[in-house]
Amino acid sequence: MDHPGKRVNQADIAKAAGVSTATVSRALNGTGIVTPQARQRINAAIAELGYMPHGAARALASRRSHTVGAVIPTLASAIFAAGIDAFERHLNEGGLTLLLAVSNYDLETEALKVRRLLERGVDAIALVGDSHSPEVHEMITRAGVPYVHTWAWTPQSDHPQVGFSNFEAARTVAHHLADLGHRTVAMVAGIARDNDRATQRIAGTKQGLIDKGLVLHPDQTIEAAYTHAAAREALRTLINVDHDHPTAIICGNDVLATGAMIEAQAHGLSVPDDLSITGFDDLPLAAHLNPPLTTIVVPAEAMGKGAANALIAALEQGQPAASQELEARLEVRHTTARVGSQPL
Amino acid sequence: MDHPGKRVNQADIAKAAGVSTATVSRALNGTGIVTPQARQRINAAIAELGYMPHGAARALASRRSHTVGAVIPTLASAIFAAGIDAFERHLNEGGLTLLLAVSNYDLETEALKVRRLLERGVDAIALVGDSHSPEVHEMITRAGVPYVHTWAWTPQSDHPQVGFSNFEAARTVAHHLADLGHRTVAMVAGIARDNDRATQRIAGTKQGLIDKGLVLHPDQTIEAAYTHAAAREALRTLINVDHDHPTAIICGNDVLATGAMIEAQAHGLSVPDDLSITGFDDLPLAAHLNPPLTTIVVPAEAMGKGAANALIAALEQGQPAASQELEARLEVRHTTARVGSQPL
DNA sequence: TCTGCATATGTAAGCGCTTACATTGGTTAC
DNA sequence: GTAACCAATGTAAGCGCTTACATATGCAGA
Repeated sequence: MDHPGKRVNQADIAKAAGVSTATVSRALNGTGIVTPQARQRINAAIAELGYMPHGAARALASRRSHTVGAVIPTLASAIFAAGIDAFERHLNEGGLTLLLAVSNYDLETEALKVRRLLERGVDAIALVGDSHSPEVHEMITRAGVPYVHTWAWTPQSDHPQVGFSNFEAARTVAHHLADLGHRTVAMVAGIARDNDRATQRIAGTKQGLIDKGLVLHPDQTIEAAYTHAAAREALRTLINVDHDHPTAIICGNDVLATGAMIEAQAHGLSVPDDLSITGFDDLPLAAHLNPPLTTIVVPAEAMGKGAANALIAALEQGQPAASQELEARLEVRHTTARVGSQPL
Repeated sequence: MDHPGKRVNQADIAKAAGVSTATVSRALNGTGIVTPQARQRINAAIAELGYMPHGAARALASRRSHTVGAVIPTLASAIFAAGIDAFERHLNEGGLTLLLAVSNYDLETEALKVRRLLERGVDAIALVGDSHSPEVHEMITRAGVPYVHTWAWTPQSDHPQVGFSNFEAARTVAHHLADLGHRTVAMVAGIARDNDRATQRIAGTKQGLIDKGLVLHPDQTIEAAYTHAAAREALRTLINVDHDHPTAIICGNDVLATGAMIEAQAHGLSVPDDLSITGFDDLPLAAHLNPPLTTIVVPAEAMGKGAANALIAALEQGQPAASQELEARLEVRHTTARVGSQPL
C-alpha cells in the first residue's frame, strides 16, 4: 500500500482485479455493464491500493473536466459570497467542482480570468452582470462551453441569464419613497464604471422618481466605494449643502446604507424621522440595525442555485443555458417613513 | 479562423508556423531556446487561429495542473471570504488558479472535498484550522502535494501552518477585561464542535480568566450559531438569570458581538457602561458600530498571502510548506470600559 | 445441434500536450 | 580542413484515462 514510487493508476487496479482497464473505467463511471463480481473486485483493489482517478487524464480522454468556472467582482461582498456559496453547493450535487476567479470589478481582469478558466478546461462558466469585454464571449463561444450571466436581468439581452432586474428593483424603491411624500431624494450609489448592476440601480432610481414627477439631481447622486467610510463621507457631503436638503437617501447597497445610517445618527439626525434611508441586498445585519433597514431582498441563494442548475442542464442536454428571471422584492422595515414635518 | 469542426491545438499552430509541436511547447513555456523569428511566427499563428492551450493535456504530460485547492468552512463569513480573496490574488501572481470547496464546518464533508480536489489534480492544498479527519492527511500524503493549515497556530502541531494563535488572542481579551476590573465575565462562543478555532477561543478565554484568578462559569458560556439572532438569544439568556450578572461578555466573533450589542441596547443596557462587550475578527463594520467594537484584529489578508506564498515556494522547491506565525492583536475601542458602579 | 442475439469484457487508438534524446547546421579552435 | 561543440529544432514516447470496435460467452429459438 505504500510502495514509494509512482502513483497507482487504473492499470494497477485492472491488474489487481484481474480485468482490463476498460472494465475498471466502466465500473468507475457507471457507463456500460459490469458484473457485480467484477465490480466488487475492482472496488476492493481500489480500497487496497488507495487508487484515485487522475482528473486531467480523464478530462483529456473524455473532453469533460467536471469543473465549472465563475468570475465574480469580489469576495469581500457578503452578498456575492452567499451567491457563490449556493452555486458551489448545487454544482456539487451535479458532481461538478467550482473554479473561482475574482475580477476586482475590472473588465480586462475578468477577460483574463475567463481565459484562464477556459484553459483550465472548465465545462461551463458563470459571469456576474451583463456587460463584459467582447473578447469574453468570443472566447467562450470558441471554446463551445455553456455560460450564464447572473445578478442581472436585461430584457433585451441575447445572453442566457439567471437574475433579477436591478433597474426595476431600484425603481420600486424610488416609488416607495415618493409615495411616502418625499420630494427631494438623494442617492449614494456604488461605483458605476464597468458595473452594470450599479448603473442599473442608478437608472432605475432616476426613472422611479421621474414616474412620480420627481428628479434625481446629479449633485445629489454620489458614487461611493463599497465601504462604510465612503458612505459616511458621501452622506456628510449631502447634508453639508445648505439648501434643498434631501429627506430621503437611496443607497446602492446595504453597506452604503449602514454607513449612511451611522453617519446620520452621528449628526443627531433621527432615522427615519429626519431622514429616510434605504438599502439594497438585505445583508444578514439589515434586519438587526436600529431601526431595521428598509431594503431590497436580493435572491442570492436562488441565483446561485438557478445558475448551477441552468448550467448542469445545459451540459446534459448539450444546449445553451436557459434564462430565468428571479424576483427581488422591497422589504419595508423602519428606516423609511412618511416625510416628517421638520425639515433638515 | 472559424472552421467549425475541432478545436485548434498545438499541432495546428506548429503547422501554421512551420515548426514542430516541441518548439511551440518550448515557446509557450519558456523552457528551452527558441529563435525570435520562430517565436514570432508561433505567436502570429496563435493569434490568427485563436489557439488556447489545453490545460488537462498539459497537466497530464507535465504532472502539474497549476491549480491549488482550498477547503473553507463557509463563504458566508466575511472574514474567511477576505482571506480567500487574498489567497486567490497571490495564487494568481504565481500563475496558479484557485479551486474552492466549502465544508460547512463538517469534517467528513471536508475529507470528501479534499478527495475531489486531489482527483482534480490540484498541485497543493490549503485547509482551515488544525483538526481534520485522519483520512485527509493520508490522501494528501499519498498524492504527495504540499499543504498548509491556516487560521490557527498550534505550537506542537507537526503540520505546516500559516496562522495565529486563537488561544492566545482570546486570552489577551480575557486579560483586558480582568484588568478593567471585571469579575464576572460571560462568553458567547461559536459552535465548538469540529471547530478548533472556536474551541481554542473558549480555552484561551478560560485560561486568561484563570490567570487573573477568575473563572468562566459553564452556565455563562453559551455556544451560538454564526448569526445575529443566535447571539441576541444568547445574550437574553445570560441577562435573564437573576443572580451573578456578568459585567462583560466575550464574544467568539464580531457577528456574535454585534448581535449581543444590539440585544443589550434593546434592553436599555448601555455599552460599555452597563456591559462591556468584545468581538473577534475585526469585520469592516466593527469600527463603525456605536460605540466602536473592541475586538481582535485577525490577519486575514496576511494569512491568505502567507499561505499562497508558502505553497508557491513549496512547489518551486519541492519541499513541504514552511510555517509562519502571524499576529492577531487586540484593538481596544469603546465597547469595553472599567467595570461600572451600577451593576445590572 | 446450430443460428442469432444480448451481455460482459478485452483491445487498442487516441485525447493534446511535454520532454528525453537525436539530429542538424554553423562556429570556433587548432 | 577537420574535429569539437553549441544552438536550435525535430522525433517520438509517453502521461492515465475513455471509448469505438472486436471478441467471447451464454442462452433462447428453430
